[in-house]
Amino acid sequence: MTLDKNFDPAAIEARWYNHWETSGQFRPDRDDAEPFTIVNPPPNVTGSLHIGHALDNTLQDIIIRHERMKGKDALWVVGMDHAGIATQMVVERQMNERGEKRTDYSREDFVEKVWEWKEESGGAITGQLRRLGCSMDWSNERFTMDDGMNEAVLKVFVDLYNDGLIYRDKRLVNWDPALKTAISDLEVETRDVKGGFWHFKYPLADGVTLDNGQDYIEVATTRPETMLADMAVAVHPDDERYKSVIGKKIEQPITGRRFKIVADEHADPELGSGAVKITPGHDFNDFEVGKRAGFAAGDMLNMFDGEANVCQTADGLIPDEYIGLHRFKRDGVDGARELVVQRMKELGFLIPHVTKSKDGETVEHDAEPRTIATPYGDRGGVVIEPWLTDQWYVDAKTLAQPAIEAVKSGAIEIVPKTWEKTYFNWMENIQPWCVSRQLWWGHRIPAWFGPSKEAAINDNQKAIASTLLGEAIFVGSNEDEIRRNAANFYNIDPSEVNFAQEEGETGISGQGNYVLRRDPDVLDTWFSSALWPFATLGWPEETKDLSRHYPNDLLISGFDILFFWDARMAMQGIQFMKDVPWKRLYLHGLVRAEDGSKMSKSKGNVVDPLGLIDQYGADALRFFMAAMESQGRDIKMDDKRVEGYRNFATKLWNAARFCEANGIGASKTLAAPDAVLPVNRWIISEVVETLASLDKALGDLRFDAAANTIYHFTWDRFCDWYLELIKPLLQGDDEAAANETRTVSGWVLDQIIVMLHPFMPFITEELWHSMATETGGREYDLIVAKWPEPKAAVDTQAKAEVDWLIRLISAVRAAKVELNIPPGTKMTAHIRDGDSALQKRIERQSAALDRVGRLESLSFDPAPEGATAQLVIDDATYVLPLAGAIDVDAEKARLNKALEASQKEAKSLNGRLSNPNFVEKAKPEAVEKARADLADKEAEAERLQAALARLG
RNA sequence: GGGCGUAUAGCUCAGUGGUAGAGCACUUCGUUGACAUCGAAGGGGUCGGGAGUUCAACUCUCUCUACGCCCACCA
Repeated sequence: MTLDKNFDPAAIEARWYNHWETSGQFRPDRDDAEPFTIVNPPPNVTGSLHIGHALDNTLQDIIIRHERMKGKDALWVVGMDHAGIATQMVVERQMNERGEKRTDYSREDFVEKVWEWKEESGGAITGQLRRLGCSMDWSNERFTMDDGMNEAVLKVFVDLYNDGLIYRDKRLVNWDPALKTAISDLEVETRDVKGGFWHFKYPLADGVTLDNGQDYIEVATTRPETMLADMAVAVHPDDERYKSVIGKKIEQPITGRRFKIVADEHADPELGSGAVKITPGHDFNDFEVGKRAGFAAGDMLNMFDGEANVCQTADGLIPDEYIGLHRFKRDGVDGARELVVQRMKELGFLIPHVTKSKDGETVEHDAEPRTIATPYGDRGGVVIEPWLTDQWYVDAKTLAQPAIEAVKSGAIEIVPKTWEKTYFNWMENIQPWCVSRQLWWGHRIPAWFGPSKEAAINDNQKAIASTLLGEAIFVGSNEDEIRRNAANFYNIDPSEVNFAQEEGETGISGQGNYVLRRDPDVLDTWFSSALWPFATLGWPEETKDLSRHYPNDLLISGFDILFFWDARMAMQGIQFMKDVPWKRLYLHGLVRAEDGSKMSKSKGNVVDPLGLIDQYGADALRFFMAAMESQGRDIKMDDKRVEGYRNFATKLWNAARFCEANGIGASKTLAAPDAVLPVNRWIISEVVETLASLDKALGDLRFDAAANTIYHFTWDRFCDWYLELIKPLLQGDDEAAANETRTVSGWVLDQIIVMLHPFMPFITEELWHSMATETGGREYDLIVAKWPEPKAAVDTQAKAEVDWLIRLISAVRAAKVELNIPPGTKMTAHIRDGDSALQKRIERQSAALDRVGRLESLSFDPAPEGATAQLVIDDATYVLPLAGAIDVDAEKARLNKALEASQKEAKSLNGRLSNPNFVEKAKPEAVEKARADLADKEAEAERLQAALARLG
């Protein structure tokens, strides 16, 4: 095969990917090998590849390819997340565009539609992951709602329930009135919003007054509309202003509701008037105050429906004009907030906020302007309403304890370590996890309730079952009564009650003759993805994969899902597997836009990774991600840099072309070939060192260091020096030298291709197969090739020689530029102070010195009279006679510059060494090194001075 | 209010207790058959300010300033 002149990524990427996948090489059979496991964070089923996925998956692929090449049974589990809210929203939005809505469909039909959508577009991202080159185990692709996951979710729910770790509770939840579902604390984001702070008079009832005679208490609020459900006013127990009225009553002006003034330390005397109105049904603080004041959750007044429109409270005291109003102004229409303020003002209970205008006149405002930290639903985008509902909660506090311990003990290593604090802080302050969602798309909760949910909780008229019992089940034996109850309580058509159910199947006994109806709610998406590290391996079955691949070795995720996903995996994994889900947790940052801002669709600054792949190739994008991934830092997008790595790929391509053209083929051995020539021994040493630092970097999860290591070896060492230095050997008369060089260079190129493969899988696989072999082809593909094992030591002698060679050639080139000598000019050199070892070096390297250094002869004879350039390298001075007119001043300046540099360093070293404190207290090695360096620098300066003297 | 992070060359970023590096950009030179998606040689930084520890600090400690992120019930 002859390599094309130009490297075209698009031409090879799809071909190799298909080949790898169809030949099953993403997970070769290696039952005897040591397992290595990563699970991929399942992307949302409706998602498409964004730049963050490109980072996340590139890092994982680098690790998994590396481990696979090291011979391990490397498994990278892949799958999709059903993404409850997100996916349901997508389908609903599509329906809205067609003028339909979800409720036009039955639940079954709607879910069917979501499945259709999932089938249609759900796989988009998997195709995109393939374009990125990700070597996942597609043969076992999973979905958080496939049969196996469903079974796992069911078991987890039931087991947690039986252990008392899942329970049902009535308390305030974060209610999203747009999506009409409860959401967890994590799904709430606080935004600073401009709002108002209204001050009101709350009149004291029954003729009571404060000690100062005032007949009202001033309260202030940012949410005036909730006063329709106020149930108390709280003051601090020690607040002298109010002590006398504690226990007395307020009569709320609008509702006429009479309620108590209670003492509670929540009220801060320093803030405002020191008195605060209490709405236990619509504020998290007030809920707690209300509980302390003796209100049962069930008695707390609720004034909103699920869409945050005002509804009548249980006591019926909200005036009719408010019923049905939205909580606040929406689409230009005033809501309950505006009306409450207006009425309070009309009634004389609003205390205006007074400011002074520029002319010194006083101006009255209804409210004091304020910035308010307002909770928003991260999906629905509307203000969250704390709402009193029955929901399922996971006792996260109990589950968190061993997960905290696992990190403390080192069973889980978090990389970078700085994230530990964040993890601990969250875990130690964890709140009950609300896992029920009022959605249709997701894992239906396996609970069946009796005639009233309240009764179900109190009287145990509920079933929690791990078998799917259907929508409604009966309890009892009187069929007619059961049918009647079904109709009365649930509006269930009596004919729909399924009497085929076996006695006792529900796990409850009873003669109540009632119907249990299945909980309509579904589970939080993260409830199922928390099981990913073991459920994808077959749990609850005791599979071979499960025993071999759990715990996973590593999890790579963005820090943005540390709480959502990683922490929950830690909790569930330890709870159900009695072991950590993964040994290491690597957290990477965000990929930001070029200006450092967060990418978002609304800002229109998202970068499409597929566009970058089209432009520069997947290998270049991957290498960019790796090279930029330093621990604990976000990555700023930089197209120029991606371009640079495309250039790197081209560079490698051309190096391979050079090899091909010079009869250099694939390596014949895994171990480094034997070599006599210093340049070959040197490059083998460079491979040994590169491999060591590459392995170290990958082991430490330093992707940037790993990428830079292989980059610089390939470009600087191999291309810029080695290939140049061997050109004369390949084309020279010494057949043995040429053969050795061909063998070594073929071996080195192979090592590069292998070491680079995890980063740039496509071009390396292509080159792997392009290099000539004796048998006409490779025995195996690069993806399963063996990671290098040079079995060679670093050859210090060869390193010293080539190092000298490089310095000499570089010095000649630099001198030419400074003295305005055309770079191609052939020079001769006369050596002063050279010894026989140097003479031998020069003999060995004469071809390279001639061809690469343009030094056609080096002699130990004195230089002829006339202008010269002089180079001081190590112990010798190289005197280069200059033909024709030469600018002596330029050469003097050049030498002086070098001299100054030497002297400066010598002076600094001398200063240090003449400080007795340094000599006495510093480490002996440091003193030793300083002495040696000083001697070198002084000798160098002397030679430079001598050279200057010779110039006259 | 807590917690974390970041401030190093024009830009984007590495970095180590012993007087600083990469990529891009910039300057000069270069069409010798791998590569102009290139080569050669360069210029450019008092490593955010201040204090301390140390023989020695860009690197450790404290503090200040600026920016960013996360968590938190301030009515």
